[in-house]
Amino acid sequence: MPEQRVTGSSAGSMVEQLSAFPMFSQIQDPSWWEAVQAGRCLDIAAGTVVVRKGQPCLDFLLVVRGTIRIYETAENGREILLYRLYGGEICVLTLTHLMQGIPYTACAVAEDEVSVVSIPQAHFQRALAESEAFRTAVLFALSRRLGDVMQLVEQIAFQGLDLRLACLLGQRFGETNANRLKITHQELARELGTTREVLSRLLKTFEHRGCIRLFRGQIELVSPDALSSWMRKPPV
Amino acid sequence: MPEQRVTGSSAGSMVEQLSAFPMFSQIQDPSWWEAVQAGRCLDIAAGTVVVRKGQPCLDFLLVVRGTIRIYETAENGREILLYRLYGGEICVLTLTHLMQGIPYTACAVAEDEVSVVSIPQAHFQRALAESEAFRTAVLFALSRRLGDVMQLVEQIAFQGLDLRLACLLGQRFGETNANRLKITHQELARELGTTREVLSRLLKTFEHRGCIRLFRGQIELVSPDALSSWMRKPPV
DNA sequence: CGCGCTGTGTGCGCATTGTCACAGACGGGC
DNA sequence: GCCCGTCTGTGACAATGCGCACACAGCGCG
Repeated sequence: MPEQRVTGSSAGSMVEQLSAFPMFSQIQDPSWWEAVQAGRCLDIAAGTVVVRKGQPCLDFLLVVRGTIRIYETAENGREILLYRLYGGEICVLTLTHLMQGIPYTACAVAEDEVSVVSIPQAHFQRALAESEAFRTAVLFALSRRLGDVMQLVEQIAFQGLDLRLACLLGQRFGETNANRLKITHQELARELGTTREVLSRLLKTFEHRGCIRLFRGQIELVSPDALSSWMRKPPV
Repeated sequence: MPEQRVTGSSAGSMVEQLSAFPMFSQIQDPSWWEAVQAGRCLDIAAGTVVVRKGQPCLDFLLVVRGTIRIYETAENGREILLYRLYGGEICVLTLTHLMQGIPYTACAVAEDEVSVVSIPQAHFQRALAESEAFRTAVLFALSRRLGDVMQLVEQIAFQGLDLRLACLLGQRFGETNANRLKITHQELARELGTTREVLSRLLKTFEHRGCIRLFRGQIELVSPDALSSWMRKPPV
């Protein structure tokens, strides 16, 4: 794993940071916090590949800050986003590796400046055995991911790209709470598993319909209604 | 849940049957077997809908015998298989429901005559807390499913139907270890998330290439090599 | 045998998506 | 201002997959 470095911040301060997340603040059991203390804290630069296809990281990862994209890749360079990992979340991909022994073929890259805690397998196992709360958290995370990815299957299999794009835009605008979204067509294409050209065309039709306005590297929301009405009734 | 009935077989005999599966034979802890004993044994007729969209079953399900299809549905009636549940496996879909409280929108139907054990939530929780082996089994199952479904996403997103069909056929022929497969085009279509016509056409081209021979309700494997070579190099 | 049900084959039109090939257009640095 | 790399727009075309319509074939059954 290139470009990683052990951060100056101590494991102790990690405990504080983690306590801020609702998921972990529930966990009082000492074996869990010991596991965290035993973990290495890593700062990862934006764009760094955290997990590369077929080369699993053997430790249990925990995101403290920033977001990580988990995605699949095709030979021709196309990609599709599986899900995102936000601060305070657990890398269940690691789990899949740990459990099955099979290095599963997905990739993970840091989307921005990311801090993670890397917990050795032994400590993870112990925390899992001794902390009911941690166990619940892991099961929770895992089952949520499964639900996410199942939903993704449904969308890819049955919904047109236009619908999926409309939903994605709606979601993103909702998150940022702004009417300007700083993103390139290429990035959107990578997220939806398609190509830039196709996406540009779709966006253009959205613009013609008055849903959005396009700028270089940015998309402006003009009419949320027009966008969401697209989702109900794909126009001619 | 219609058409279910409590089977004549006692919970005691279930324990014996479950012990036959490697996954459960590992589990010695009493709380787990108590949970099983507390569960109801149900026999389910082939074709019965076990979990309907949006109507989650609240107990924890365990398949003893038979197979269950877990799939997504679209409005227009198309379906796509997410995965199958075989004897000795755990219904992680139930888990997703139990954990999130969200009734996740997937369906499950019995493919053949199926026996399940339905374990009340409380007993499940207790077994989870007290039995390390059971915990491991659950995590194992969950992470395996996640891997499966992720792989499915990749296939749907990036591979043509012909490839996916070829793989499916290869897999099925491998499983049954026979050169005759008793399945209709419609069923294959349901599995791959497409329509019968499209599938019939694809199968026909496979037949013309000498990979298979088609009969009413059956497919005969002619040349495994021709089929598998399709996967490497899709011909003109 | 004739009837009816289910499963198949197939022709055609159409919508969607992917691919290739460019031409500009914008913006940051110098 | 100019240059260059990135981002975007677009046209033409191929390939894939879908939907509809309908003919017909196999099979069980009375």
